[in-house]
Amino acid sequence: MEKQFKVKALVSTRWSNLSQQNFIPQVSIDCVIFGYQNRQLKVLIPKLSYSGNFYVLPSGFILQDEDIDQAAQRILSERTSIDGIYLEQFQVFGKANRNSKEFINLLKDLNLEYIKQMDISAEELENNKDYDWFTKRFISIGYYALVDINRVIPQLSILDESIEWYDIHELPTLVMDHNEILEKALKALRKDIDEKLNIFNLLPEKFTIADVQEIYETVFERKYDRTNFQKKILEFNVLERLEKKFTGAANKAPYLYRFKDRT
Amino acid sequence: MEKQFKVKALVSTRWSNLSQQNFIPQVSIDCVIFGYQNRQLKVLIPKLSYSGNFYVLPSGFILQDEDIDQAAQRILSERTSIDGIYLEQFQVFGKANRNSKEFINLLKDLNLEYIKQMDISAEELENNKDYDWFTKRFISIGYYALVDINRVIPQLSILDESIEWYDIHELPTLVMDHNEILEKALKALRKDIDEKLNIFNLLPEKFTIADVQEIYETVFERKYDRTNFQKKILEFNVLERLEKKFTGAANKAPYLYRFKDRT
DNA sequence: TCAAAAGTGTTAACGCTACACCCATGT
DNA sequence: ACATGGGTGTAGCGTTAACACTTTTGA
Repeated sequence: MEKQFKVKALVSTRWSNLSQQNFIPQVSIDCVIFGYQNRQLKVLIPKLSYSGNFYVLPSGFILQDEDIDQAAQRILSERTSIDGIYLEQFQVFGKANRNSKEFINLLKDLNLEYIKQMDISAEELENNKDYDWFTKRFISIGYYALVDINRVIPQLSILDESIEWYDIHELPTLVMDHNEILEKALKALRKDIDEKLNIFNLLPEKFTIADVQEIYETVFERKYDRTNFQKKILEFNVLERLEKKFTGAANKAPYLYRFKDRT
Repeated sequence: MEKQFKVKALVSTRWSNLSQQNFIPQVSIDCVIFGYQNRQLKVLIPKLSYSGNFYVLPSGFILQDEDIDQAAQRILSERTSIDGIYLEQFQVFGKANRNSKEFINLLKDLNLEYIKQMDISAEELENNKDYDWFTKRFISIGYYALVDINRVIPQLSILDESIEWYDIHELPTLVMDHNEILEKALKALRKDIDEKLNIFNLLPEKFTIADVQEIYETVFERKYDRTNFQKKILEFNVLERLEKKFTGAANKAPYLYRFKDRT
């Protein structure tokens, strides 16, 4: 019942809007949304509400009057329900065989029984302008985002059955080349960290040096010497020391820090 | 006379093909082609054969059945007459106001007298499908290329009056955001060098360490200690020592090296 | 007073820089 | 023999890594 509604949504609501809405054709934006929790680097991944276990990266298209960075922000806001997200464009994926036709047809085949029950025939579906629009070869701009996982309230799109955080070591198989895109995003993140000092975007506003070290160790999958790490981070001169953080534990309270706005 | 022909070419030959040819709409590729000569880092820049001193980056579009890397290769081959060029995709430029309408209209205004002499009226021009195609907002994928300047035979496109190497410190003003793209390409190059070890692509097959040092000093605009530089480069372990290079000069002959194919 | 974790200081190891030295080449 | 530029070795310096020591906190 629920599923039937969603298939209909895929066919009529969404697809029949695509070619009418003022999107740039054949270009999409794919987002790798990183969050951090409990010594795990996580990625936010929706699962489509169709038979076949289709996992995808949160994606979208670019409006004609929209900067690509704005488009990425919009797509991210829709999925996370927060604004002003930190993001980096990291690569364009443009293989000639990069189209969703295969994936869409597989999805269609696996969901034929639902489609049959609807007022749209398989032929109608295939002749649909939006089917054509959507199954063309696509160039995809990859963005990665860093968010404070506690501020995110994951939002289902009309096509989703679920949207969840996955540890980067326990990722499901994603459609098309989305696993490769994710891998490239992770490499780009690792490369950027010390230069862009962007890792703090994974943390809440106030944090301890130990929190930062935890993230570094998770992202780079290695240990750091506590005392040297402290010095390294503070020597970046981008943190502002605040009050102490009293946890109730029987040990010295660490200082809290905040990322300095270097304007 | 010559110029008149070229304006016609712009309007009829080129534009009237664009919407027919099977290109991906609203996406272009802009190439920053770096060469090295005489202690100068140079970029290959065409000048359009119209009144108004329009300098551009070598650009092109992507065929429907073509990888974006292939498209960049094709565009580069057309301009340099060599194949298998080293290139790196470095950034996508996608501001919403990124269209060539302003530039095309300026070009048109400055060349009205020629247009009048042709069998195409200004209205016809403006109603041309390809005018519409070409003046839409474009997303541009930036590539930089590294070539052995001695192997390049610069090729004029049908729109060009000239195509020449410019020292990066004596660049003309380019149309649209092409100066910004070039600047970003240079930054990407500097960042990539030690990781990708790609600088050797600016040299002929065989070269001395002194040649490499010259390029480093030019690109990074600083001096390096000769003996330490030698060690640093050799410790990359990517060079193969060949025969000595006898120049006829009254000094010890340096070794020639070749970039190892690390397969 | 003790355990646990934070913060600071000190020494050792390493890599990079500066430069002395020797080598090859042609006049 | 000598001037010129190439190639190698080494001592000094600064940076990073390892770890000892002190401080704070609550039980």
